[in-house]
Amino acid sequence: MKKLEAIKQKLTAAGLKATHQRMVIMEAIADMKNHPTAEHLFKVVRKSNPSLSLGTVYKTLETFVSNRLIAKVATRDGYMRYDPRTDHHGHIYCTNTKDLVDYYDEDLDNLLTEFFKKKKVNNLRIKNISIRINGEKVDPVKEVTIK
Amino acid sequence: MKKLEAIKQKLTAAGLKATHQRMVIMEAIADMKNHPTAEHLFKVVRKSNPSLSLGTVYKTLETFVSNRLIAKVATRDGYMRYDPRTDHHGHIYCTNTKDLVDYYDEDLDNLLTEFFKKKKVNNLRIKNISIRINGEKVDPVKEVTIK
DNA sequence: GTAACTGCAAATCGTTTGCAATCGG
DNA sequence: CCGATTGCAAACGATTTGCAGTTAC
Repeated sequence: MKKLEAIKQKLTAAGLKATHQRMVIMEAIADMKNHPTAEHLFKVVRKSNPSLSLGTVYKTLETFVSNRLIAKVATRDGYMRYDPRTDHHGHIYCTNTKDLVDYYDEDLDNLLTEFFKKKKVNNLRIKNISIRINGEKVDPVKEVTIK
Repeated sequence: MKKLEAIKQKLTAAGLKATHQRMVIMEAIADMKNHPTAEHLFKVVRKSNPSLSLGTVYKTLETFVSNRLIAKVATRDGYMRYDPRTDHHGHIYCTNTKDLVDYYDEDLDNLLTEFFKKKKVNNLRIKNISIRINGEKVDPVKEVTIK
């Protein structure tokens, strides 16, 4: 399978052993558009890999995070979710459905960059400025989309 | 003491019994500029009120939050912190010192309001858009200030 | 072959809960 | 007085840790 091969390379490139567990976890997180929790991911991956343990999922995700292969996001209510995108972007959090949706808009990013050129924050080495939109999904069945 | 009297009124106005515990907790959180955790608050308040229990601190804070007397914020690493400010504002999070600092700039707020008039998010009833600045405190001893 | 990785179970830690005793209005 | 609130201890749930056995390279 082509996809697993690509994942294997990604892992190797990061200096990680390309174990079966890591590959299926990486594949799953990339496919799931939900920014899953470790538990959620575990349930999904376990179906095809019954011997996989939850502890391994946690360890693997942590390894991925520290190697910048994925990102870790805390939601408004303190749960950790994992994000296959590591590039700079914000999130929309639906308080009713717990959906976490990527948000990026180039215009907004430029706007913010310009803004913080003028307004400085003293004594802080800014790593990133992220926008977080909280709201309620109107139709919980449909997706949230950006105009 | 004047301050406690004002707090008492605030509690009563919210329809809550003005117990001693609630008053000292409210006083402490207003004085601490750190957006404390429940545990942190507990340690501080306990000094003058040794019989106070941690469970009460949690319950009290939760009561305050649901009565909009304070706000609850999840930090980047998933811990809950309590914020005496309930008006709309963002936060600066110092990843090295775990400091959580209020951030509000009217110009930025107008900018964002304008922006989201044009760019819509479909199927979402936006409750708030918050800005979150993550960075490293350069001199950990000094404060982070806004220019 | 050997260091890295996995699985399992126990431990940890922030937070919540149940309940009897107590307190505020 | 009576319902709301407290204190205490036990329960909980997400995450971590320790370690012996197993795997990738």
